[in-house]
Amino acid sequence: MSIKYADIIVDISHENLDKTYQYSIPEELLAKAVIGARTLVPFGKGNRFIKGYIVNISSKPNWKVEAIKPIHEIITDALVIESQLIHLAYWIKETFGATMNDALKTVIPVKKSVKAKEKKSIRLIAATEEAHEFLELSKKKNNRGRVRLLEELLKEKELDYDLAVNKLNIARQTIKDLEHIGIITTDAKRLYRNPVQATASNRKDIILSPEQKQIVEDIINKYREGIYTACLLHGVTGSGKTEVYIEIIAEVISQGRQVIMLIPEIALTYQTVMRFYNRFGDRVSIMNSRLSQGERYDQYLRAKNGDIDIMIGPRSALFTPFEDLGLIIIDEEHEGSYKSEHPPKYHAREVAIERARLSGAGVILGSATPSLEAYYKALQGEYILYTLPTRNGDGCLPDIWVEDLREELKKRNKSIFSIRLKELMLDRLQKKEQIMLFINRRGYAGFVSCRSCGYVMKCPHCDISLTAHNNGKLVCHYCGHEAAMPDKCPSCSSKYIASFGTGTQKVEEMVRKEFPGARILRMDMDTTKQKDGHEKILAAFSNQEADILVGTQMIVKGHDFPRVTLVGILAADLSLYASDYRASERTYQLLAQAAGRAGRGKLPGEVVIQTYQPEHYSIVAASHNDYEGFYRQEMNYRKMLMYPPAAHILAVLIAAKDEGKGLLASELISGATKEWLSAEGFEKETVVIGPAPASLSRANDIYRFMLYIKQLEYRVLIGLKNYLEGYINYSEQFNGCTVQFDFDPMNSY
DNA sequence: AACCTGACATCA
DNA sequence: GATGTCAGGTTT
Repeated sequence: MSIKYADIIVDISHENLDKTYQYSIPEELLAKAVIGARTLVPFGKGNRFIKGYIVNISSKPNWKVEAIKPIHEIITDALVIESQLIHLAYWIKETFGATMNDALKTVIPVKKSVKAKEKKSIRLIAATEEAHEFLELSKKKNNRGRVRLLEELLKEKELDYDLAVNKLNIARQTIKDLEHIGIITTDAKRLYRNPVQATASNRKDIILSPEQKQIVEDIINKYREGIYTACLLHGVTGSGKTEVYIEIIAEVISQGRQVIMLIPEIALTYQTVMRFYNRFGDRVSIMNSRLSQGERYDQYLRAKNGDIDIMIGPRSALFTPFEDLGLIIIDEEHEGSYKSEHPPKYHAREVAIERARLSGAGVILGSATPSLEAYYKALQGEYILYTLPTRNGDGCLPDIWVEDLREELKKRNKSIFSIRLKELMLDRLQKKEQIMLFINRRGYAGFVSCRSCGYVMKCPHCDISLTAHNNGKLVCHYCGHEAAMPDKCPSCSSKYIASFGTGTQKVEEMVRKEFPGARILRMDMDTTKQKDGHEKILAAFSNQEADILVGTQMIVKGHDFPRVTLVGILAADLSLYASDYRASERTYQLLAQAAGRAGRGKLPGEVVIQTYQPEHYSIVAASHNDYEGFYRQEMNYRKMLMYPPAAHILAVLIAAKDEGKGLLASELISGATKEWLSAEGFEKETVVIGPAPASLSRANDIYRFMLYIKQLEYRVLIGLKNYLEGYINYSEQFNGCTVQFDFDPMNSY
């Protein structure tokens, strides 16, 4: 039997040590040596024993064999949080396809140098006389470091450690020596940067509606019985999901356990945070991408030390090291940002469920427009489904009008506003109520449609719209099919066929022209670039400094403006022809969320949806607020075409600097895939698409190729990925190529 | 972080 | 030579 080796990450906070070290596993420890296990290993020249965690196990050494030391001991007392997180990293690696290194980096933050985050100070403990004596002695011995330190300490009682080391040039050794002799003492105080600015708490007692109350009680009862099945809370916009979360969080915290609450980065606004802060005080902390690495590490330690109970943040907050995690909430569960775009390409929903399983915690997913995946699982009984069908309090759901833009063209209305929208806008401006205009930027990518009949150029093989490339050709991003740009519409022969796209800027311009005197705010990538640009615009609109807010999808996310009584969606179909299978789902979600902005206060709201395709099921369903109806139709489509959640997709991205090499590699992988599938007997139930150039076929001079494999069983795709990984590692042909795996991708490549 | 090393400095 | 200071490097 060959010797096994373990990669161990050492448990010392220092940047230089932020890597793994290989140790051999003595035979008697083999059974206990699992990934995530805590170990005691000899470290450094003095072979002092330090703690570490096993991160990977292999049978070949990556280091001079004679220099590899054996693991001294495996500690199997209470499970510590690091073990659990490393375990989780391994699970992510296995489930979503990534390297262990990438998985670890997302799970454990970079250890930042201690200087920045710790305030260490030096104090004199010897009596002044004694200190003077020692000072004279040191002067005689010419111990200049000691002299400098003592002189300074006799002037100032307390001295900053960093100041002493960096400015006074005193060696750490000197300080330690004096401490050893008993002249001085050092003590360290952690300085945490708290990103939440405390303000006076004005706690309002929440009054739950009977529906909310029943859901809260049911979830809490199950929780108390130790049933931790994930719940899906499907509540229409404005139904008060947050109140439900808060009540359940209170219960979990009262049991002494901690809570992670995920929200989409874009929804992490001041108001949201304050709702939790007002209720739970400074036991709440937030995480976001604007925090510096040091600040983020502080958050990590605060959670680990038990200084906080609730962590609110995006995807990455999932890895908060709470010792006794009791609940994970994912708000706006359908949001695309919960799927990581970089390796490991994990989905927060799945990771949350796994982490909750590891620590015996509950999971609540909340959305007004659940993802197909979540709803599917809820119907299958994997999640418990709760529904809040009505708005809380005074609000009622808005009236929705669907306006057919083809008819507008027939009526010679060439403006971007339909007649109805224009009338309603004039009405609201007169009543001094507010308007939100929403233009879906996502579809901007340049698909081609006919202005007169709404026909869209599609790929004959894939049921996906073709994308106009700069070279004038139309390309299918799934199979690589190419077509020429037509000069007249293939359906109605109209010459008004062109690549389509209206940006927010153009909309703003049109509004100014058609409604002179209206005060307009625009919110998109350009206007929110600067720090807090987001907050400023929203605050201005909230203070009624403007009548009309024009924006992209970022304005539809969870904001509450009671004075908004009209929402206009200028081109609902723009997102329908984005070239991936989630286009309809995204359209439904955007329409429902945008419509949800209207009539949230006491005033009733109206919504105008403008479209070239009023008969499309996602638009029809959104206009009737009929999620179930949408779900049924969309699910049929997914079943028919083997898309998630009916089946699963493994996307393989092959990137290479050299085009030929990339092409060869993608063909080799495709060949290996087919071989494996037939050898394992999955050939018939599997669909392989590609290889084809990715839609972004060249990025930064790197050529990209795609391969898609569709299969009913997720585990078959995992098996395939594991096989391909081995194949790629083994063959020299892949030098200079990087291969990435993405399971059930959320964005197209 | 804790240790080791090596280059210097200062004594008697 | 003995002893001390201090900066820099290494840890599997």
